[in-house]
Amino acid sequence: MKDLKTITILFRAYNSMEKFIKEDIMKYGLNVSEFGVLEALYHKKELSIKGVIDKVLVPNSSMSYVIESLVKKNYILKIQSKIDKRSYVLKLSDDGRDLLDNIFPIHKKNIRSVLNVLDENEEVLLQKALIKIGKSVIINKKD
Amino acid sequence: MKDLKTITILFRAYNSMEKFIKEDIMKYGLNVSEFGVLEALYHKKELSIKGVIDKVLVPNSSMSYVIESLVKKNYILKIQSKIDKRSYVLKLSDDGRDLLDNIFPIHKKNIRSVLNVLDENEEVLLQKALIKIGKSVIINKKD
DNA sequence: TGATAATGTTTCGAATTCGAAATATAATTA
DNA sequence: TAATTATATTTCGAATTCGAAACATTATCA
Repeated sequence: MKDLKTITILFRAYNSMEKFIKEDIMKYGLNVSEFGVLEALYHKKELSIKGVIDKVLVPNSSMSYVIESLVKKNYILKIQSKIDKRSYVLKLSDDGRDLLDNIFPIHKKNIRSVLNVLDENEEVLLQKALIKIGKSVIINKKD
Repeated sequence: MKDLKTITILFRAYNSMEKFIKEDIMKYGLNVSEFGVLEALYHKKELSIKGVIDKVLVPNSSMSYVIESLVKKNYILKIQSKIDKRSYVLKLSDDGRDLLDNIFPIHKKNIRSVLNVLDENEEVLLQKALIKIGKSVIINKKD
């Protein structure tokens, strides 16, 4: 193939998916970045800020802002690490956990209902192709 | 499949691709939105603002800003339509066309070199899956 | 140990993005 | 044709995002 159609299609799919998720999440007064952080902590018990940055796709300067906002909303706790005083441990507060217990199953169901247009095999192939592209980006970077 | 891994992978692939493109484009003092508009005009001769909005994935309020910036940089011309005075016709200026004549082939080559980790068949399947997802979002919206 | 480099995080100012309301014009309809 | 509705675009203020520099602490190394 010679053209860039794949990129256009990738961008469109991403964008409509993102908008879909955004609308789902906005109802709870969260934006996508905030939800990403909560979701990461929901699955991981606790993470340092760096740990979250590595999971969620947000640069560190933005992450400070997002975390501050989640602390203000009382969905997460931010505790200075005793081992490494540069570092902070993040975890869900009780409110945060309650929220996610409510939101997450619905959120998951909504997204699955979109993804279920693909049969098992198509979804696996999609994943593989996207992972390949991700890796290819790294290889092709800086030349 | 029951989990959301596909979404995670989609988001990661999109993000690394976007970052890759951004770095490529930043060298020319453009951001991704601006480049998207230029690219659309490069292929289409001319478009109304609404026409561009439908091509590029940017809401109208942001588009005004992007277009204003491209006019300032003297890469596009914005001319009020004589048929419909609400509307404006956008087209590349000579500078804009020169720029894209320079940038676009390299840009295209860079992206193709990433995509070329996929063989023809994989790329076609990827496109089909992503298009399916895009359509599925529309179907599953608002329920 | 003291100096230097590396790591984790925040601050800053600027750029970008957004949704909602406003504006201007055109199309429709009564 | 006047009134109403629809369409194209901009304006506004606020939220978000960013990169670069600063800061604090820890690790390394001479």
